[in-house]
Order: sequence, then structure tokens, then C-alpha cells
Amino acid sequence: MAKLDFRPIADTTRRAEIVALLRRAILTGQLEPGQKLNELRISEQMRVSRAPLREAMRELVQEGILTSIPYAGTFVIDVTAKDIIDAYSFNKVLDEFAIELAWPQRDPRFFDELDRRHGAVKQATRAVDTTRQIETALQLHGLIYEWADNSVLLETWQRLTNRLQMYFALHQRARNEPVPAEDVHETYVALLKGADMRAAQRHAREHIDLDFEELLSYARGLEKRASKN
Amino acid sequence: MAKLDFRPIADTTRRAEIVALLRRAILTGQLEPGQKLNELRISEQMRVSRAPLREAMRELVQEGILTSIPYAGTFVIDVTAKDIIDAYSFNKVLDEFAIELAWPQRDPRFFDELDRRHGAVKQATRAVDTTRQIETALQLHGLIYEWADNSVLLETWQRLTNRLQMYFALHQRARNEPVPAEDVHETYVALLKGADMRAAQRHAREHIDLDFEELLSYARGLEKRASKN
DNA sequence: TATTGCTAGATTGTCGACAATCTGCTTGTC
DNA sequence: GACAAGCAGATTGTCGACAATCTAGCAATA
Repeated sequence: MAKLDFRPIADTTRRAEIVALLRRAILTGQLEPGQKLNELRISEQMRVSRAPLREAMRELVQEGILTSIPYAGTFVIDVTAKDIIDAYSFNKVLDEFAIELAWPQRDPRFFDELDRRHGAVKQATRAVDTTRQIETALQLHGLIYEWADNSVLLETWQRLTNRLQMYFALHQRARNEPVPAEDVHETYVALLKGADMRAAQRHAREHIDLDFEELLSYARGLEKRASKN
Repeated sequence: MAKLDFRPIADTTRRAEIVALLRRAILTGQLEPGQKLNELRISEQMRVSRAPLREAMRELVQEGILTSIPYAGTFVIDVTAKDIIDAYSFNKVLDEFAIELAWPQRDPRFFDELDRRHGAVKQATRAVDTTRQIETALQLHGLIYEWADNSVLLETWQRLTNRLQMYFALHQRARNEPVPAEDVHETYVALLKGADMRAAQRHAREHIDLDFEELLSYARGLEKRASKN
């Protein structure tokens, strides 16, 4: 028999679809930080009962992008400057570890996938689709985690990615102008193809620091607005 | 007015209590890896309807100690040797980072708390309460994470802790004899009080490696049993 | 005026029942 | 006997209604 491995078919529960819808709405910034999610209203809009909606919301609470206060409501998490700082300094450590683990695992499939994802970023950049640009950049970045072959690390990064995507999206929306068209990932990709692991780790840190500065200025703006209330 | 800060009152939803009950049952090994959770049976035992139970289970799925297959059921996660290896190598990196962040934050309250938690471990050891021994040891270990002042790091460690507690509990149950009575944390505590951060980081690695060996032998046993099916 | 107690409306938490899906067994066919 | 079809029971997913709780506003009181 010809070898052909099928992937598991899609989960066809309402709950799973609701999770995807809500997550997307939050990560793209359609639902703003601190905003309350009214169960009745959302369930009516989605033509769904409150039970699967509530279960979906519990999942997203544990995923770290919603927060729930009993009998008061469920809210999109607030974003503070410190949250962003914490996420980024943590991401540095994770990146270093991921590169270390993934390094000896690099194979032809890795390099192919690297180019493919890099291409996706460039395409989104050309199309000036900022949301997709963020998504694809994070997917490119996630490759080393997938190749690191450490389930806990991968899981942790996926959680972190959610937050990062949200932060970037908020930042983009706030400054209201397209992202730089130049390709900031060229060096990163080249280093991952090279032979110097330390150099790749070093660049990952610096590369991150770049966007970090921009995000921080956005976060500081948030802080100011919050202190006015 | 005298300054007196109250803590938020306890969540008093059924859901929260169910989460606590189930989590405890899983982490202590009362619910075994791979075991299926029958919603109707559990809800009857707890005298609760299935709605809050299901919501609680969704939370635990996202917490990483349950796994859910649509229309098939929700199960306690399986434990493989690789899971344990992954968790431990990840824990090493996290520990190193946590010590680095917590180091300059050490203050009198830190040292007090360090002694208090160390005392709790010793007490549980004397009482030969293995479950509590695991709990307190992890709490002792968690101190550096609480002092690191990085929300993402802390959150990640709390997730990891769940797994570690489960692994240790399974290991204890399997070998069916009390844990060594000697105090393996003495050096760790002393180093955290000292002035040499690198030494503390180094010891954290080695200290972990000790218990790791034991856990691994247990995990390998699991692997064998699994391959027989 | 400031504070307390109360009420009405809205919202979340929980329940019991029904619908959709899976699993194992039985039946029928070759 | 091997195998597919189909049925019955059990279990999960979803629904609509009710109970518990919160919030805002108003009245009462000092």
C-alpha cells in the first residue's frame, strides 16, 4: 500500500469554532483590552447557546488572553508596559533554548520550511496585510520551536505567541500606518542556515530588541492613558 | 486610617471548587494517567450538574493535565519518558532565568519565606506525608519564581509545576516506599542566601538532575508497559 | 450632604432535558 | 467463517429556563 498519512479531521464542535472566532477577534484587536464579553449578546450573534460559548471562554481564560471575575464577567486581558517587557525578556530566553535544541535537528525539511515561511512573510508584506504579516512573522519565528522537539517548550511558546500577536496587533492599530516594507528577517533566516549557532542566538536577541523598542513606546502610551482614569 | 490591605475573597463558584478537586485528584495520582473522566458519574458523585463540571474540565485541559477528544471523552494526560525529559530540561532553563531575575530582588522577606518553606518541607518529611512533601518541595522551589517579578515566567512555572507534581506523585506511588528522609534542600537554600549567583544556578541544575534520574527510571517502566498494549 | 437600605433590571452561574455522535453487538449475506 | 449493515445503549455536545449575584438608581435617614 502506498504510504499516505492523513491528518486528524477537524474538530466539529461548536465550542472549537467559537474558540477560534474569539481568539482571532482578540488577537487582531477587534476586541480591545479590558473589554467585557457579554455572553448573551455574543451567543445571539453567533446563533449559539451560552453553554458552548462559556466553555470556549474558559479555555481562553486558561490560554491567558481572557480574564474572568465570578459574577462580574469575562474580559479581554489588559495590556501593561510591564506585561510586554516580561513577555519579551522571557522570549529571549526561550529563543536561545529553542535554537540550541533545534540546531542539531536541522534537516532539508527544516530549510524548506524556513524558506516557505519566509516567503509567506514577504508576500504579506507586499500585500500590505498587516494582520497576516504579524501572523506569518510569528510562524516563521516558531519554526525553531517546532524543530526543538520539546513538547513543553513548544506549548509554552504557543501560549506566548498569542500574547505577542495581540501586542503587535494593538501596536499596529495604534500607530495606524503600514509596517516597514523592508525585510527584517533576511539575516535571521541566513543565520539559521549557517554553521554558527552562537551567532544565530545572538541575532535572535538583537532582532527582537528592535521591534521591542517600538512596542514599548506603545505600551508607555497605554500606561499614560490608564493613569488618567 | 490604619493601612490594612484585604485580599480578594475566595471564588465561590461550583466551577472553581470542582477545578480544585479534580486538579488535586490528578496531581496526587488518584486519577491515573490515561483514565477517562465520565461526566455523568463525576457530576453525580459531586452532586453537581454537568455544566460547571464541563467548564472545569475545559480549564484543566488548557492547564495541560487533561486532554479532550470530541465526542469521545476527556482523559488524564498520558505520561511518557519523553514528557518527563522535556519537562526537566525545560525546567533547567527556567530555573537559571528565575535565579538571575530574582537574585537582585532578594530582601529580608525573601529569606524569611525561604526558611519558612524549607521548614514546611522538613516537617512534611518528618511526618512521612509524601504528597505534602512533594507539594512543599515544589513551593520551596517556586520562591525564586515569585521573586523574579516576571508574570509570564511565573505563569509558565505554575503550569510546569502541575506536571512535575504529577510526575513525582506517580513515581512515589509506583515505588511504593517513603521518600528519602534526608534533607536534600539544605545546600540549595544556603546557596540562595549566599553571594555567588552562578553557584546557585549551577546547583539548581545538579540538584534537579538527582531526582531526575529516579523519575526517568519510572518513566522507562511506563514505556515498557505501554508497548505491551 | 453623606450615608445607608432597598428595589429593579441586567448578567452570570447552574440545572435538567434533548440532540448528536460513538461503540459494541447482533444480524444477515456471501 | 468473514464481513458489512444496522440497531441499542451509553456518552458527549447543546439548548432553553431558572437561580444566584451584581450594579445602578432612588428613597430614607441622620
